Amino acid sequence: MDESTESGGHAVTRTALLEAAADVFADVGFQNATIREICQKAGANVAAVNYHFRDKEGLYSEVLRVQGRLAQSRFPSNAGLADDAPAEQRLEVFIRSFLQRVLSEEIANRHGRMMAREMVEPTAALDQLVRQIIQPQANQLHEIVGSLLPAGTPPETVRLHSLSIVGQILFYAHCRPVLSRLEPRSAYDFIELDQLTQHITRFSLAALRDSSPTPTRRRTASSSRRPISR
Amino acid sequence: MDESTESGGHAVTRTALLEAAADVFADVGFQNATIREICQKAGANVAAVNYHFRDKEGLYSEVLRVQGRLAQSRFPSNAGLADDAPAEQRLEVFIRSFLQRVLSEEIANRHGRMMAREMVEPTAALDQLVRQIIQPQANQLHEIVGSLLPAGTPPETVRLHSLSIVGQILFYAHCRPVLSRLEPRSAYDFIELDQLTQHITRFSLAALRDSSPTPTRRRTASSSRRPISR
Amino acid sequence: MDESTESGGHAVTRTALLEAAADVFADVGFQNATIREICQKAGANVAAVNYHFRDKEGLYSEVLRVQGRLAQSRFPSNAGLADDAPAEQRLEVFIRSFLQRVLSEEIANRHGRMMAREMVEPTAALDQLVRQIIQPQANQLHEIVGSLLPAGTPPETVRLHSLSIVGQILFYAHCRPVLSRLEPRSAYDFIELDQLTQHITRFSLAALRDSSPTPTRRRTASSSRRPISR
Amino acid sequence: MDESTESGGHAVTRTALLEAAADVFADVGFQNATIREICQKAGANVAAVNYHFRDKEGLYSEVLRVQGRLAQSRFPSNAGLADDAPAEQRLEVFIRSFLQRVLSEEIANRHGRMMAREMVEPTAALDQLVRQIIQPQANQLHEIVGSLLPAGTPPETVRLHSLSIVGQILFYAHCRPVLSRLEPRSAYDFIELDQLTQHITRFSLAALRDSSPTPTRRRTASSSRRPISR
DNA sequence: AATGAATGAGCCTTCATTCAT
DNA sequence: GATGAATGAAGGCTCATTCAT
Repeated sequence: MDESTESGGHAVTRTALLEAAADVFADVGFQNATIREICQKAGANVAAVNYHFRDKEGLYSEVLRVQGRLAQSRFPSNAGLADDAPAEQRLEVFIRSFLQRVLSEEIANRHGRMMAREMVEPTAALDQLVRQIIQPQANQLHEIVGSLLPAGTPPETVRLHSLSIVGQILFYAHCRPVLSRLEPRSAYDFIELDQLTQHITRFSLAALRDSSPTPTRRRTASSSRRPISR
Repeated sequence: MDESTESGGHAVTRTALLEAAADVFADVGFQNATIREICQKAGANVAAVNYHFRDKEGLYSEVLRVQGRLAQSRFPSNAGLADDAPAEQRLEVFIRSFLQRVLSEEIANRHGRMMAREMVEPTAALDQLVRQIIQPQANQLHEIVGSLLPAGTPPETVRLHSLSIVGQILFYAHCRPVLSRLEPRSAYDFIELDQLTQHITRFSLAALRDSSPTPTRRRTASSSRRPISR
Repeated sequence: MDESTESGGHAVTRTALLEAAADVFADVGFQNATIREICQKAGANVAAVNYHFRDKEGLYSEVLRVQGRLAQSRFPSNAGLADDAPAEQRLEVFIRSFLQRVLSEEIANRHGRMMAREMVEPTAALDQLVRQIIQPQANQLHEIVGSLLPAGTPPETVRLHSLSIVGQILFYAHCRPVLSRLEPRSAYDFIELDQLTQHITRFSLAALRDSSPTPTRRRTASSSRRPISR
Repeated sequence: MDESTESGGHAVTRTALLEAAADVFADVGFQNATIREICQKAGANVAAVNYHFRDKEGLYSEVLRVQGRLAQSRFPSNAGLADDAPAEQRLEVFIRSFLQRVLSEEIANRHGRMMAREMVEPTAALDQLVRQIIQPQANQLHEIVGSLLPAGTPPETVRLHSLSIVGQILFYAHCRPVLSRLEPRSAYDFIELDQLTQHITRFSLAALRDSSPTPTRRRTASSSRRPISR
């Protein structure tokens, strides 16, 4: 909260490290990134990371924090939206900004790429990330979905629907390597953000409209019960 | 006796290595896995991997192949289904078996975890994987979805719908670490396979029924065009 | 003396190993050769070398022995020469056959290449080699040179002259890599055996004719005394 | 202080590594040398080589460079020689200094032993070596020999004579192990530098004086044409 | 405040060899 | 008589980290 504000000491090296590290971490992930490459890109000494951030992990979590704030301010989930906008519209905006955060190849999107990795190969930083970034977004989506479902829909059903929406979006973030290999010359390669937003929004709205709540099955002996946690 | 397929010779070490490697690779991924740990778990010498599989990578790709066949034979995508079963039913069976392959915590599911990793951090093995495992399933789903959409629906639209379905499923495979951290005491932790199957099937069928094809938007200045490929 | 004569047992593997090993040792030397490559070339098992020859070194020394006999019978140092041929002619024949043994790229010359290596990087086999192959040739040359020098020339002088001749010859065996890099497009690349024989013979004969014996210097304080042995 | 040329920083480890490596490389060659032994002799960590020289090969090539300069400055090929000294004298000095570089058992002679190895089992460093060390000396010798032969002698003949001289010298560098095994108690073991210089000089001068150029033979069917290049 | 130098653990791989059959 | 399987030692290299300045 106070060391990222370039407090006055010429922490130019520190800033360069954060910048370079964001690039490298986003490109190859935490494990595959090497301190040497980061320092070289930052024009700093090998020992700089340990000096400024104590650890490779310390650097990583700081990068995540900084990039998180950056991304949030860049693709707000309710961009240009009146507070009383209809839920359908709020859903579309939510989906679009989510896709942007997740798909954008721009330099500013390193956060999206890092989060995708965190989800598959969590580090110690994931806890904090869930609390500060993911949870609020989940709540926001729950609220939207809840208001699109019939009043009285049980919260568990609201959640399932929300996850179905999120799943459609994150798919494009996580499975790019597969998509580019499936019929590589086809339309998969170039999908417009707008088209994708339209599709997922329509698909989801149609599903929500037609929703008869998935019954919470009474657990019977035959219905296998599966933990999702690790 | 089942997975030692072609060798015939009683290469007990070879089998033990495949078993141990499947565990380790599924747990920590290709990069983070060490040959030493695998060999130790298999009760074999470090050089055994080189002897039987030439390489760490050779071992990995063989594990992927074996586990792939295992998973496929264990949760076939058309289990107990008449050839002329209605598309709705075929979709449900597809979804359920996919979820099983992906979510099962049983010993047999190491394949699901390895594939999830491949999608995020591809190795050289992904190409083969796409060709042998993923492509056929994609075709199967396309066929089902195609027959649920109005005749004449453009293939690109069929694909988008298919991906929306796959996305919902894979979400639970890729994002478990996040799910277990979001309200860890809630229902997220334990979701029944049956309930999940029901939900995704209903959600998707509703969306498909109500489908008006997503228009391929004319590109305007404002509609940013984003490549999804790497 | 008895195991190399294919004694009757179908030691076909043994022979194949000797053949393959000769190739490999001549190409890359003892250290760089790997048992695996040799066995593969011979179509034999990895354990075959240890079984038949006890050791990598055992194989090597046997190869050297066999190839030695082969080379000797192929390029005899007194080919087609009357016993009473003049010394000049005997020298020319000696030089020519030596060059042949040493320079020939033919398959039969693996011995020459192996000996060149032995001289620079001796193994335990060198002792035997010196005794059986080199010493006799040295004696032969000494005899020739002795009869070309004035009677009464001290043996040490005879030896020095002999070594000067041998040095000229072996130079082309040991320094090929350098020669091919010095003006690689020049005449160095293709030197005829005949031309080389002529040159070295004439050069040496001229030197011998004009020989005033190198005086064995009385050792003074200033003349540094240098051991040549290792 | 002398060989740490360009760094300036007091890289004591770096120097120690170069020193130890020179010893080990000269003793056992590039392939057989182990980084571990070198580092142990230098009192350094295994990773030191990687840090200072990037590679085993990087270390080797640097050692070669440093030792080359050392040898050259220690035994210059024209020591105490007037520019207009007669060719005979220049030849003697050339031969003596060459022998010194090659035979000296002193600590400074590791270069000679390394070069002998390079010639037989070249590494990537040989190209550079030829360009920087060998080529200039070859030119120098050509010049001397050329002025000792009749005007108009074809360059190819000059080269052959030069090689005959070099061969006599290098023989003592390459074949020490053999020499020490041939009549080990005889004079071979201890040959004085002066005596050797005298012998080779006289031998060669006599040959040069009497030179009738080796005719470039017309190729006949019987004269086998052999490439010397690899 | 920052760095060049140095460290030690650990990685994958290769090799000659031996064992059980 | 011969082999496929397995071994253990060692090798080069990379990495995050620490030390002395």
